[in-house]
Amino acid sequence: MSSTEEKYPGNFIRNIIAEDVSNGKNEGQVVTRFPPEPNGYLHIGHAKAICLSFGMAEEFSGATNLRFDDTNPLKESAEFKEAIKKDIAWLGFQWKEEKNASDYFEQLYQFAERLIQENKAYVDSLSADELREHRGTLTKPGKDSPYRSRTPEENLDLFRRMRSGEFADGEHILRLKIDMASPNINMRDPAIYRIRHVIHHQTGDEWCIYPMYDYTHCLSDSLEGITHSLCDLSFEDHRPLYDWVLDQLAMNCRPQQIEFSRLNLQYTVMSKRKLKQLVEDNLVDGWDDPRLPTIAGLRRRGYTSHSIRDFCRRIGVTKSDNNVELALLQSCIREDLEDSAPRVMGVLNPIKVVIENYPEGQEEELTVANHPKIEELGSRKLIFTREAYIDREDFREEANRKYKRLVLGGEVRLRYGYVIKANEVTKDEQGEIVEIRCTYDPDTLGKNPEGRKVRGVIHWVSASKGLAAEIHVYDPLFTVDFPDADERDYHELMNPESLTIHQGFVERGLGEATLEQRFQFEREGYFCLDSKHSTADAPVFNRIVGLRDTWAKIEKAGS
RNA sequence: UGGGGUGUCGCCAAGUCGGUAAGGCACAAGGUUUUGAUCCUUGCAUGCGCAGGUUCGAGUCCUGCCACCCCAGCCA
Repeated sequence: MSSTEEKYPGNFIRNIIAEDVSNGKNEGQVVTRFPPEPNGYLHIGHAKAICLSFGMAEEFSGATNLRFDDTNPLKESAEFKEAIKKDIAWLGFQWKEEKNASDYFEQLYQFAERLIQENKAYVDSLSADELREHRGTLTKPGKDSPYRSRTPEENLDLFRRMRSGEFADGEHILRLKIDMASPNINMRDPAIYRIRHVIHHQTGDEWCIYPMYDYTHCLSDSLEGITHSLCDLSFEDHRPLYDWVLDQLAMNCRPQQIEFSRLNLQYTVMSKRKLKQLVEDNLVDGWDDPRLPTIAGLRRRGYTSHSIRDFCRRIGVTKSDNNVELALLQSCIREDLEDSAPRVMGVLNPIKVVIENYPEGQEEELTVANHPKIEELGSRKLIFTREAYIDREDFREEANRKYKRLVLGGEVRLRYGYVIKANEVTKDEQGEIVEIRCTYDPDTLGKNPEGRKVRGVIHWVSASKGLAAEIHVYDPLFTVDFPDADERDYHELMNPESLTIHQGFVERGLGEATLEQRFQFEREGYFCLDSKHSTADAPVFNRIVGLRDTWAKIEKAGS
């Protein structure tokens, strides 16, 4: 095991697979699959599953198929398929084959006829309500449908007529004949085909009966030669059914279904239903809203695929319920960007500083490093001028010793530039400071002043040489750590301040920024252009994540 | 009152044959620093849901409890 792998926890699935491989099971082959339903966008929970399934195959020199679980045409679309493919590719994974469950519709149908002929499936004509009544409850066994005793001949005739479109939606279903008294509800003669006279995005109007998940998934896995079928814990109860179907059909490829717990991340929702609701109710800016935990949202926010993969490996894979803190995800992106993002300066809440003893019209070119430690990141030129913007947070008319930024009568260094001293402020009618009038010490460029210590360094942008930019700062979409678990309506839980828009200024050089680039705005955080709203003459930056902020903690503790 | 799961530090999570509790995040305290960032150092479970038992020795085995999660779609 390499040193990079030691950083991550092992997991029980890898152990199982490793043992299978060493035992020569499946001739030592590992074939996995990722089976999304094309009814929405992928989110970070899916990323966990993707990293696992693709990761295991990669680790054991196997392969992973991408298979769209498109058995419910009512909810699915080809647009979602494309979005899903883009996200997986962006995460950095390559699937061996792209499949659709619908590719197997004909084979699935033939298998169903066989089950009927062998008296292992029957056409039921109960209504949905009656079906529910017959199913029993968690504690009470179900009872047989009166149609359960139909002969194979009768069933075959009915099933063929279902296929040919003779019946309306809901008139009949095909059920497996297992055991209505089973303590496992999934085994109480589950429905495997229903009638739906709808157009399917892949098969068009070829079918009006559609197979259901439990029946489709295991057979698709088997047909593709999947060795390890990894899914979330909610399918654990379905495993007996998965195995039952493959047993009855005597399939020679017998994939092993292994379940793991899905990811829960603080301050966000992970259910596709809720994400879809947020998008459709226009409560967010599309599926790729930077506040969403969707892959597209994280991408637009500026998260790197590397950081997401790192996160997925750090959280591990187990069967226990988990509540992962947002801090872990943030730590992953900070770690990735710390060494790769060039440093620049940007002011989010501008307030003007005028250096009165700096000659009007004078400009000085400063050559500054793009990274404090990594020389390969090069350098750039900044222009120092008489007027600059600093952040309102970096100035106080008065403050205690702990505050080491600009205070009236005190000194601070403008990062990479001179030490300035604040002499007076001018305010508007509302008492709001509009300008800070300063003087500078000409002998402090690149060196400390004689005989006194300047404790603070703040960032700035030249007023005349900077670039106006809109800067979007994000906070969690929800105010509670686990909105999914909250009984209140999600509208009540939404954070009204999840997006703050700043009209700020950035270094002129950022005018050439590309969508792929990420920067550290010094002392603020990591930023990138917003792929949706940024334009050449009106740049919009997204804050990916703030820097660790010890000062905020000190302040909070002091108040 | 049915079935299936899970319970190791605030969060995530390692923990082969029982041998005397990894690591990451977070947090705290120092040091370096023209980013209150980074980096470095140090600290952070006599304890593994609880109670018994077996054993020289148990997070790991046995018994009994308790808590939490999932399942009653012609969704996946």
